[in-house]
Amino acid sequence: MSKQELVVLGQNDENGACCPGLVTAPLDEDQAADLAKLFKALGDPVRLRLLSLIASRAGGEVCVCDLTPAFDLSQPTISHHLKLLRQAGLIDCERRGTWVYYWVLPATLDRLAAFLKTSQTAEATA
Amino acid sequence: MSKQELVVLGQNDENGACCPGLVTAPLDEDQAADLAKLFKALGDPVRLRLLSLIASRAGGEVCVCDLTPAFDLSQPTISHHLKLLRQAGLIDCERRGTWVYYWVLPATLDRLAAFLKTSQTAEATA
DNA sequence: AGCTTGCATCGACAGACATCAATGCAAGCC
DNA sequence: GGCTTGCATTGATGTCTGTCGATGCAAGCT
Repeated sequence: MSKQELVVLGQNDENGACCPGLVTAPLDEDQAADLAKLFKALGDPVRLRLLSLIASRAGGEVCVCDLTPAFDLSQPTISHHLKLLRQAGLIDCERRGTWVYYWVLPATLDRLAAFLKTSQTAEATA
Repeated sequence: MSKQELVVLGQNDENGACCPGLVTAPLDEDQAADLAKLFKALGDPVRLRLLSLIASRAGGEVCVCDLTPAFDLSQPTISHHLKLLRQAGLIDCERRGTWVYYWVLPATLDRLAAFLKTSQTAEATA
C-alpha cells in the first residue's frame, strides 16, 4: 500500500532500466507487474527457443518461414508465440514483400539481465 | 568460495550453466524447458516482490512472518508462491523453532542473468 | 482476374494456474 | 495435557494460456 522505499542509491541509472536490481531494494507493485510480464513471456520453452533462434542468427534477422519448420507445432501457434514476444518488447518485426522478418531487441534482454544480477559488478562505471 | 566463482570462462561452460547464452546458439528442447521453468517462476508479480523482499534483506534471511503482511493476499497464497520459488531453485528455507526463514540462492539468478546478457563482455577478466 | 504462398487472426477447448477457506501439523506456552 | 501461534497442505473454483482448425489478408505469379 505504500511505496516501500524508493531509494535513490547512488545513480540508479546504472542499467538504464526502471528497476533498481533485485538485490538492491524491494520492488513496488508497478515495477513487479512490469517485470513479471517480461519474465512471463520468457516462461515458455517454445518462446525461449524462438528467441534463441532469432538472437543467435548471424544477420540478426530471421524469416518466419525459417522459424516455423523448427517446431512440431502448427503455424498459428508459432505466430501466437511470436506475437507475445513482440508485445513484451523482446523482439520486433517487419514485412518485406512476401516474408516477415523478426529480430531481437537487446535492450530489453539486457535490462532483465541487469535486474537479475546479484553481484553488482559496476560494469558501466566509466 | 562458492563454486560459481571458480568457473573460468574460456572453457566451454562459460557461465557455469547448462546453457550457452541466448545469443550464442539456439537452445535445444531440454535446455529451453529447463530455463522456461525458471522464468515462469519469475513471471508473477507476487513472486517477484517476494524474491526482491528476500534478496534485498540485509541479513540475507527473512522470516515468513515478515513477508505475509506485505501483501494483500491470504497466508496460503503466499506460502504457495514461496513453494514455487523454492522448487525453481531460486530460494531455500529452514525452520528455526517457531519460524521459517527464507533466503535467496544467487547462483540461479546469476545463471539466468548470464543467459540473458546479449553483449558477452568478459566480466571476470580480472 | 484468378491462383498460390506466407503469415496473422479468430473461435473453441483442454490443461494449467492463482486464489481462497478449511484443515493439518509442529513448536512454544499455560 | 490443553491452548495458541506460525506455516504448510488440501480441495474447490474462476481465470488464464497453449494449442489447433478454419479463415482472412497481403503479395507475388500466371
